[in-house]
Amino acid sequence: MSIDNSKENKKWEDLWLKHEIYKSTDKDKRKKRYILVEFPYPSGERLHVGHARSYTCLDAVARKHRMQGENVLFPFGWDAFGLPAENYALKSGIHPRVTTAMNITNSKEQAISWGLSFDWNREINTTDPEYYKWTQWIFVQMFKHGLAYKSEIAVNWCPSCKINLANEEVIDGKCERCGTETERRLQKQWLLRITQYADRLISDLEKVDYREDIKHQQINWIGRKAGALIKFQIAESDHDVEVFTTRPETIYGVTYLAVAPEYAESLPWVQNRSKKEQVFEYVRKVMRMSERSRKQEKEKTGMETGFKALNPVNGEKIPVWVCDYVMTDVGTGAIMGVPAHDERDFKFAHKHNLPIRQVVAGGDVSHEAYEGEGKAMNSELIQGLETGEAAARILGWLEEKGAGKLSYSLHLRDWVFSRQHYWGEPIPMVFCPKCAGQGKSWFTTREAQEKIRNANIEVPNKHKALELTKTLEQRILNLEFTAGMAGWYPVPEEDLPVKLPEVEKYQPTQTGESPLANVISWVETKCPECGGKASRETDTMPNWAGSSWYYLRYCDPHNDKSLADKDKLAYWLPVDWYNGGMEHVTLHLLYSRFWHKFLYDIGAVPTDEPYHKRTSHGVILGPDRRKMSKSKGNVINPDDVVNKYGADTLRMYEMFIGPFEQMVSWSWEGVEGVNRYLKRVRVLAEDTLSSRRKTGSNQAWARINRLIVRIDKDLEEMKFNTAVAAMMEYTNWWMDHKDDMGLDGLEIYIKILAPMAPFLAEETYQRLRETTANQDNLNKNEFTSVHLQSWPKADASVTPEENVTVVVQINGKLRDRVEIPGEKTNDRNYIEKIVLEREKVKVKLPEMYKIIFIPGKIINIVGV
RNA sequence: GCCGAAGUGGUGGAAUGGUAGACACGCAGGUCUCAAAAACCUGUGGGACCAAAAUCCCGUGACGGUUCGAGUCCGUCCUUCGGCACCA
Repeated sequence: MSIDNSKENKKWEDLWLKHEIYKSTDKDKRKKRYILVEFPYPSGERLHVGHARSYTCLDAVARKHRMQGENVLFPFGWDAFGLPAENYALKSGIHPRVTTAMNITNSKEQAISWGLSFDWNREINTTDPEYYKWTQWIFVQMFKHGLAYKSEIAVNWCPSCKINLANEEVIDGKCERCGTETERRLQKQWLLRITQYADRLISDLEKVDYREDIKHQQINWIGRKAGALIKFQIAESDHDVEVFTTRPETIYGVTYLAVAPEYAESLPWVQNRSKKEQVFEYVRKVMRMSERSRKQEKEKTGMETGFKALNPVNGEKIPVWVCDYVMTDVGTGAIMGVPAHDERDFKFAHKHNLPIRQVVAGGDVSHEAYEGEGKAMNSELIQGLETGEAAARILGWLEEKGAGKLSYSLHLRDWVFSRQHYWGEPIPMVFCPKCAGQGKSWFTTREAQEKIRNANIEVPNKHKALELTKTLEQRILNLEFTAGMAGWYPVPEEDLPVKLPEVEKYQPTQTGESPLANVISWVETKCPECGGKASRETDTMPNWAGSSWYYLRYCDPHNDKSLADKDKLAYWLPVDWYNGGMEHVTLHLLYSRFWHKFLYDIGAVPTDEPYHKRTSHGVILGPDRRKMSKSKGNVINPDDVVNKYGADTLRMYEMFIGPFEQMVSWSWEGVEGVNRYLKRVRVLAEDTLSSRRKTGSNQAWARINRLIVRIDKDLEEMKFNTAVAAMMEYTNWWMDHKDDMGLDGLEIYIKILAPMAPFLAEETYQRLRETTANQDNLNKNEFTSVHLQSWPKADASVTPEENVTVVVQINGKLRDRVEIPGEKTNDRNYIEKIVLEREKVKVKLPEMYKIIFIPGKIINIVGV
């Protein structure tokens, strides 16, 4: 007997779509529920079993809530900008727009065939100009608050492709496209000041319901550490070098200073001396090395600059070095070398014969660095103090002298927002050389001045808005900042979106500029301020941009006045439950929380966190328990499952495959098992239908009512595997008690099956209506979907069990089981009496004993 | 190295501190069949005893601890997986 034939499924799909049964309405008296799954990148590979896991499980939850009378928002869309389409265009010449549209058509067809209950009226696509208009708008707002800035930073340069790579395109130190080792290169890039939000991104985690390890990963990524910034003056000069350290109490152990090579070049004091050529040669050598080999270098190299720095605590002269193991983007790009108490410094000092001076008691510093705590030694001002006390004391002293202060270092860097690719949102900025020459920029315009004067007074979170304006004001007063921004203006908001132009070549230019730079007619524009000749920014946004706010657009996808209507946002936000891959819980989650907080600060969204609950489904491995990959030939195509067994089997197997958040491996035997179950349900349902028995036995009623509660709870707690198991368990009982089952029980069973196996449930429900139609005079022509029915309410009058087994332990060991009537569950005297009469108990009964009685659980007789 | 998660039958896995192994797979035997497949029925953690029923002992990575009672809580260790990492 074949089940789930696709024609049958298609019939229901069409009816469901036609009647828009999954449509959610904005503003409603019903309770709202916003359930979100990460939207996919529409690749040529189509949706895989991993997508299916997330979508089908959350779909079951969404369906259940809908049946429970809630107004459910369960939307879907496409994160369609990205490299694969561009790489394909490079090879084939076919415009990414075309391939993307094709892939979306295919993937949408898949999603529909899996019976996913998305509201297609709200479908969005990040490459749609009507969508990216608002992505650009958000960027402009960030720029106008000083949160987007252009700066020269080290980028990953692939010498073979001759392009810049984003960090995520560098795999293991190598170019993702060609495998060449990448180099570091300085280039001007747009950055977003996410570090300004670091503290809130950590502290607000307390307000949300993410799994602990997800929170930990976010906190670790931000990596906020307390320490000190200390200034070391360069002898016989006005310059100083600032270092960051987490151990200021080791300052008496400093025997050299080390600065990063990238940093060394820009230090004014290096440029004035004779040793500079030698130093620069070394710097160039290190810079030429690939990032990977520099980090892998076991031996730490360095070059003495010939300068001396003065230790602020005792005026001691210490040498200044340039070292390859000091990174520009960590701390200040300069360190104080304390060989006795830092492993890396120890190795370096050992190699270059620098003194090793112990200043914390403990360990044996003649062999290795001692990184633990202890009493300070050889340290005049803090002699004998324990580490914590010593650090506080020395910090206080340094602060008093103006030579140091308490500070924090972050692992998180500002977000490099420029990409030199075609298939992304154009960064909506214009550069005017004339204004630049006069030191003008948007920050010198009247608009900027007014922004500061009338700081958004009408927004609900006034405090944050004022804070934001205040930082902006400080930035505008900062000459270095305004000089850096000279000539830059955002595209006026009424001119958004800045649409992507057509290009002939998708290849970046030889200089590492985006392919857009070749489209002269597009690049050339007018300065929004002076009207003179100006040029557009040719960099595009990274992949993360469109996905950082898409959940907002779902609330109001067709709005052309704002990114989404405030009332609608106020109704739907926050997202109640957001599920997606583990690979996105650091960057994507952090980026979108950052954008959301910014939008909150400027009054564009009503909540300070976007997602209330975030979960992540585990990866599905191949049947060989290895990661699925084409080259290993172990990729499972979900459409094969649908074609062979039907969508319900795919759905229920994806739920049954294992604990939702755990990594699991695919098993075709498991698929067969689920399919067998569904077939059995169909046969049993047919049997019950033809019996026309209106009501089933008491026991059947009691069991089905217990099942309602269990399924409800399991779906809510993401225990999809045990939900399926519970359905199977009931079916096993049903098989042995066919005559107990009535139409009343059947109706409940298919209603609670509906979220998991919507096709079989619909089909059986319609059969049930046909069967009962004559009796109840139902209108047969009207389509009444099972998915619009209300979730059955468990009958409270049902007794838990007719008979309850009481487990009898003696001294904690299982000795007997006693059956008692359900209503006696709590009757201690009754149970004790019966238990003490039992032969097995009498034999082992201790002379003196006490009884521990836990109703409904156990009775334990303990010797005393 | 740092942070995090997890270790249960032949396999995937169940189990608010209260009958360990639900449910499923696999396997074995059986019914049906000329035969096979499908479907259905029975059994299935290890061991002792046994014709059988019954009964008993052991058992959730290792060792301790808390408790009347521990897969579950606490401590130490081992292993595996995930994230970060020349992070100052």
